[in-house]
Amino acid sequence: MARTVSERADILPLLGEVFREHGFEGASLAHITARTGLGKGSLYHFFPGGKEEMAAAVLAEIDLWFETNVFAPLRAQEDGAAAIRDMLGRVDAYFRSGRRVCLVGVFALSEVRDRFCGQVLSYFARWREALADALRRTGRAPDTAGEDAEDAVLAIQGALVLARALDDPAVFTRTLARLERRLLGMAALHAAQQ
Amino acid sequence: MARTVSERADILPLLGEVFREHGFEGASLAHITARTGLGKGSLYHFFPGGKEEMAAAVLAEIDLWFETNVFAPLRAQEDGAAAIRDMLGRVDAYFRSGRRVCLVGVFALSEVRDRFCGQVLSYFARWREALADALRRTGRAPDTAGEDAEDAVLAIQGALVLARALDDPAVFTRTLARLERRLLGMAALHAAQQ
DNA sequence: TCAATAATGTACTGAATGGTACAAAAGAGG
DNA sequence: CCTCTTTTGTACCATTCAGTACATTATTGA
Repeated sequence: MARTVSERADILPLLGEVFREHGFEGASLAHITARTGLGKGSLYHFFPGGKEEMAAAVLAEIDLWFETNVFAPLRAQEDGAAAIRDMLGRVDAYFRSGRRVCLVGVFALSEVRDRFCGQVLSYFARWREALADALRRTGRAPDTAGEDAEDAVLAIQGALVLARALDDPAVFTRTLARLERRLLGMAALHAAQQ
Repeated sequence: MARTVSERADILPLLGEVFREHGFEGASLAHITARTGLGKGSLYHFFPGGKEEMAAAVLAEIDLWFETNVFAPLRAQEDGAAAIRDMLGRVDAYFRSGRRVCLVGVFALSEVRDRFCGQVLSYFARWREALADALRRTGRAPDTAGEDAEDAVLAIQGALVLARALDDPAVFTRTLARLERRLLGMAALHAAQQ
């Protein structure tokens, strides 16, 4: 009585959705088995540490995705402005234009933050620093780049909160557009549009 | 066997803290009785509807506080710039300079949002509109006031997320200062400082 | 002083929780 | 076809969950 098809990596995205929707405490084993279609046997086979290990694995996967697709390009791409524009595009895609919530942000707000302290802190700190790097490459003054980066990262998180609260994903889209103007300036924006 | 001292209103702030820290799902009756010092008897005497009624009452209290101390002054105060400065001050005090989290924001992110849909939506919508009103009174173009207000409200929420994620309340303080500059302009800021 | 009422703690309920044990089943390799 | 390992479902565990019942205690007001 087994399908033997599932890979641990295959179910991580599903687990992510459950944690996103219900939070850590609200994500019961019942929810998880329902969403993944896997029984407890399989679940505890892949994640002997239970819910905690599942959440940690999901966080690690998210971390890897952002490191690869967002942070690293932000640091490496020569053209800072292009790097930032790419970031905004990938962020828009990842968060489904405001219809999807940030799991790291959700965890940060509740008391489970302390359980995944390092991962939560590092995610946002690296995002901020990578963006500040790119910002400096656009010629921005080094002492303002840090605060501007922080402002952008926090605006993305806030936009996700507000978009969901108002049930209006356009809040998120508007915010990304505003961020592009604010980070790259009107001139750069116009240059990019033509 | 009763102290008969407690008023329903007295325990709302305590309930609020429990929901803030653990979220709706994570706020177990055990946590609640521990924090409030009240047994289940008293709790269900005050809130026959259980956890759901407790959360609704807390939301109503928060709503009233913000309506009285933030939204109404924002709408009524003649001097728009002064109104906005007052708002930032009260928000800083309410969120303990970034050490406290926004319960409405926490609820908005999880799936309990749908249960308190109206209260969550109205809270943010009224905040945005009241701030846009005040912004227009400072002479800002009516068509940009709405988006600027939205940007400010969402920055506050994002700053709370980031402050807690990075365990650095200064993120919140910095954001409020930036907001004051952004909303009132450098000139108005300098005028206010002398 | 003495009911009537409001407030409270305790003991309890059935259901759901996270987690374990284990045997059945499937796949891989020969 | 046969064995060995990996997966998987099911039955089960102790614990905790939200919520109820109720007796006991304060308070109130006459």
